[in-house]
Amino acid sequence: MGRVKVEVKRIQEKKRRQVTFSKRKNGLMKKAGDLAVLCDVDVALIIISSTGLPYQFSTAQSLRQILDRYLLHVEEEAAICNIVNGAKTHDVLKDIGEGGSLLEMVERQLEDQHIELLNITQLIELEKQLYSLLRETRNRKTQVLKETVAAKNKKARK
Amino acid sequence: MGRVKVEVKRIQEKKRRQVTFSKRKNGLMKKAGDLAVLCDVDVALIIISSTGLPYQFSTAQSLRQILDRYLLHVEEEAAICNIVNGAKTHDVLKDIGEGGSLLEMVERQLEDQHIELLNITQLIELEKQLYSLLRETRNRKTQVLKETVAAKNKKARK
DNA sequence: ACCGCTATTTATAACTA
DNA sequence: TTAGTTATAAATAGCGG
Repeated sequence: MGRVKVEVKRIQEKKRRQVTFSKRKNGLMKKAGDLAVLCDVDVALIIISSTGLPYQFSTAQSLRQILDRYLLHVEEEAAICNIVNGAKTHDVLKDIGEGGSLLEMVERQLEDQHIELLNITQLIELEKQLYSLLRETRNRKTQVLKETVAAKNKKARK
Repeated sequence: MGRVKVEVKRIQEKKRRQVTFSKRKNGLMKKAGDLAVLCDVDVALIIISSTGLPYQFSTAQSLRQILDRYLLHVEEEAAICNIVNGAKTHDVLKDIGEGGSLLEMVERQLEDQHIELLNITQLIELEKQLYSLLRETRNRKTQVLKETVAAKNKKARK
């Protein structure tokens, strides 16, 4: 929808590609917002530019909310699939534990009060705890990576 | 862009809303795909209908890849923010551990080989383990919920 | 890189079957 | 109800600042 018809394929000229990206990104986000309002639905949109910069749009307070709902759904499907295929929670847990890891101890602890025997409240609590721990681990990993890069740069400047 | 100009607000008539949802959802996904190809970027789009059904579009093999990249970026920002604010990883970990939980043991184990002292390889391994464990916990939670619902239905039929 | 302009293309609201 | 058709609104490509 412009002066000429454009083929849907990667735009070669960098400048034209950048301009088109900016314009269409805005258009897409506007349309996402319109859809959400008109049809009373939740929408999450993530665009990651070629430089790795993320742009996001989301109707909920946090994009996380939508992602969590989506992931929950996906995991429900996976769970159903597991049940159908006869895969046992126990087997999966054992697989995770194998391979001699830092977390062997943790695995052993969990084996005692087996995950299958936990009630729903306990499971929710366990999920929360693991999620926090995971986030913290990721943060720490990022920090270590940053420090490594910083150290390298310092060395390079010498 | 139709016979008449429409205001951007919730469509009252259910049928019209449904039709518009279907049409605009398709349009939005097409545009998302065009943007990705034309500008060589990654796009993830999640739409959750009012009935809770999720629809998704994504350029990567798995939407997860884009989400992970996005979340990584967000968590990097958070990590920087933490560093700026002087919050210590240790404090956060301690907060997580407080509240007398199922995971107290795990926390204690981790305290010994403190998370701050782990090297990058170990952190990556720990992350993987926690992620698997989290997924498993969520699956199990879903399963328990399903069983609960099934049991209720059975009871109700009597 | 970002505006405004406008000729055109594209999306779609209402309609139709 | 789910697809096509059509008249019209909306998005946007190229261009000039």
